[in-house]
Amino acid sequence: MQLNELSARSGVSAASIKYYLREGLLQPGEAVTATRARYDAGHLRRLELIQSLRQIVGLGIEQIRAIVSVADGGAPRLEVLATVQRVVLRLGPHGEGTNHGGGSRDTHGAGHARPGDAVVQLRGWPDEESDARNALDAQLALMERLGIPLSTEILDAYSGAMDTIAGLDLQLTAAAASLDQAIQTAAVGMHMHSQLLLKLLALAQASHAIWRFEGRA
Amino acid sequence: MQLNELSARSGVSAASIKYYLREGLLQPGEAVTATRARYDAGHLRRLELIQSLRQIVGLGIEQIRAIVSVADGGAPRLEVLATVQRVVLRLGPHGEGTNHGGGSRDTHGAGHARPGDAVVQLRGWPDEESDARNALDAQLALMERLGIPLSTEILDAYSGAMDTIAGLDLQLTAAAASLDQAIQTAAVGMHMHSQLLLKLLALAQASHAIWRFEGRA
DNA sequence: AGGATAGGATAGTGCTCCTATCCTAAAGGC
DNA sequence: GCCTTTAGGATAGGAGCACTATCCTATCCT
Repeated sequence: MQLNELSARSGVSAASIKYYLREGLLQPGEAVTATRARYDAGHLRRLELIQSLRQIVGLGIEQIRAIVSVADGGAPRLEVLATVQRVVLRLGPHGEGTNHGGGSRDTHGAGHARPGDAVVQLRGWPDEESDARNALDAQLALMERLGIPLSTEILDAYSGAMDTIAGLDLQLTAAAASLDQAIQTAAVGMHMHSQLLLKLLALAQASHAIWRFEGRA
Repeated sequence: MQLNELSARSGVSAASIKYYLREGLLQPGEAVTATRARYDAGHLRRLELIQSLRQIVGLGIEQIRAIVSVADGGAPRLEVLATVQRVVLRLGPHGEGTNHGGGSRDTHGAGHARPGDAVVQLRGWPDEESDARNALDAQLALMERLGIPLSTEILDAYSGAMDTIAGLDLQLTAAAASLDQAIQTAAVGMHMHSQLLLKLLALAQASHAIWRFEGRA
């Protein structure tokens, strides 16, 4: 199929496809001749991925490029998914914890206490240095600084649910037919769970408010 | 204090303060004379609120206005917080479920099954029509459509945690000195929990991946 | 031969959140 | 009384982002 057909089938305008090509989100098609290029199902898949990351997850072009460039670079699936995590994690509007220098608050090399230690031990997760671990520590520190209370009970419930989901996610992403699909599954899944929590919280708050102000049924 | 001092103390540029005044996010100061206006601690508080909603929660000017206009309209605290929920809930990039017409998929007036029924009954939450409830139903339906698996176990863990947190939140917002502070507490809190979950999920996924690919310690 | 096509370059659009400039009328300090 | 400062209104400019539109040339297919 060539550009026009790719556009028609994907629902993405030809102009946008050209834009994505320019930005390196989409691999150039196979150049049949100098002015004819052929695109395949992989390109269709990639466009669907881009659409999902843009419209559902809300990533910017640069962030999408950060992900797909790793994928297109032939990196192993695990590494690509780690990149997805890294990008989606710093999705706090405008990029809260860039952390791209090195030394954060302390070197934490000497096995000192970190905010996330309790959770990690509770779940028996490997106590390794990782972006996710750093992000968690930063988040817990931030919440404490903002005076948002967090009981062990809550962290237990959260991490328990996440532990369960992570296992399922691993199966899903492992079962994904293509790398692009695995990326999409991972990114969309993370976002959806986060959104689900938001909605449950809202309903819980509404329920408590009703109980409190309308006579605690 | 007058505009310049308000700017210095809040760290918001005078130009931005004027902008917020124009946009109706900030109440005009008390006009001492025709060219002198006095601002008080309330204005400082409001600016802090605006900053939080912009930079942490990532709301747009229009969304912030939707919240503060209700607050400034003298609505009761409960109603203001409901507005906060409404705004933060449809924060799915670009506003997934606008729902601002009326009839969604079915009228669900006849007590038909809705996706969120199980959770509501599990928690004993009041089974009332509400924005939060609609948002939850929509989210569950969306996740099912996307093929994201959700076990009862997970919903149990999520909703249990949310139930606990909602109780705490209610205390926090009830204890807030000002309405603006209550708004800030609620909005920032919702966002922070959602972000925390994201980070825990990432760590859980990383842990499972390590187990799976590096010899399941 | 001639209309269609790929892909490159370039500029424009629409949106949002400011930021800067200018203006007028009026204070307040000296 | 004069001169700087100020409020607040109007208006324009600017930066970032994700496109979108136009034009171009070298092809290709028929």
